[in-house]
Amino acid sequence: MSDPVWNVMLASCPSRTSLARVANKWTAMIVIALSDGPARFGAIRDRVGGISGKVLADTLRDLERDGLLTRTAYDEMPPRVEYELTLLGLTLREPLTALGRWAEHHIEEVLVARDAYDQRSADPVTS
Amino acid sequence: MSDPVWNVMLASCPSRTSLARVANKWTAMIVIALSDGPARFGAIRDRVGGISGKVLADTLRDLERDGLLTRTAYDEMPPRVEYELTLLGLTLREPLTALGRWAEHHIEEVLVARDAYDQRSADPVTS
DNA sequence: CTGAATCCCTATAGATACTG
DNA sequence: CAGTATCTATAGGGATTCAG
Repeated sequence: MSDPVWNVMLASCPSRTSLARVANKWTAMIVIALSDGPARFGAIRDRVGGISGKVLADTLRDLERDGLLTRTAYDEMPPRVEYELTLLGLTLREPLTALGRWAEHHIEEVLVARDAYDQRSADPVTS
Repeated sequence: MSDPVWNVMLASCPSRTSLARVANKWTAMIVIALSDGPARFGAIRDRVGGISGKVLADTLRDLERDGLLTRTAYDEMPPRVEYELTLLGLTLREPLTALGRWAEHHIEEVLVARDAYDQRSADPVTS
């Protein structure tokens, strides 16, 4: 049966859980934003850009829960909280930055294809 | 300025669009499911598993729109529709299967971390 | 019988505004 | 500054319907 990719990759239900965690827009951006080392809440928000405080807080908590990063709160004033990738989280750097590079390199092709598709759909003559 | 990863990766807004398309649970699973070659609607649904017909149809249309796959409807009875990755879609295979492999290999660690976290949160004594 | 569009409904992502 | 409360929009699921 030649052991097709999708069979070993998609069949086992438990691994779907972690794929869902990892194949996620914000997860990818946050891991990339932490690739250079620990950063605090506000810095991550600035680097990622366009993410709301709630969504960032929620996502960081989930990532901490799944052991991808650690949260360290310093008892200072003003408060300071630092997030850092764990060893497990570091293993995600490569695949996710690869995905990020793909997005950079192919964004143009995607947009061209999208325009062409929308053109076709809008134009009633060219069926 | 040492050109940190997150700066070139996250700053440019347009590439965020394509990252969002690609860093997505269903996109990843569908691309993986099509990695071995073209497949029809029902086959994809079976391989992916746990996806509703509506969501699969919606996602396939979006992926076609963005030039990642082609849709070919054969005028037969019963109807047959085949989906196949484009050249652009094929370039996604490597990064996404890499992510899939990550999910397989590290699912255990994720689940252990998650259990430990939930234990801590549930237990009122161990603060 | 297959592919998929449509309606309806719930769950959750996400934005805005506020608090310690 | 970091995080929560509250509200809204959208993604996603299920059943039904329809066309080829």
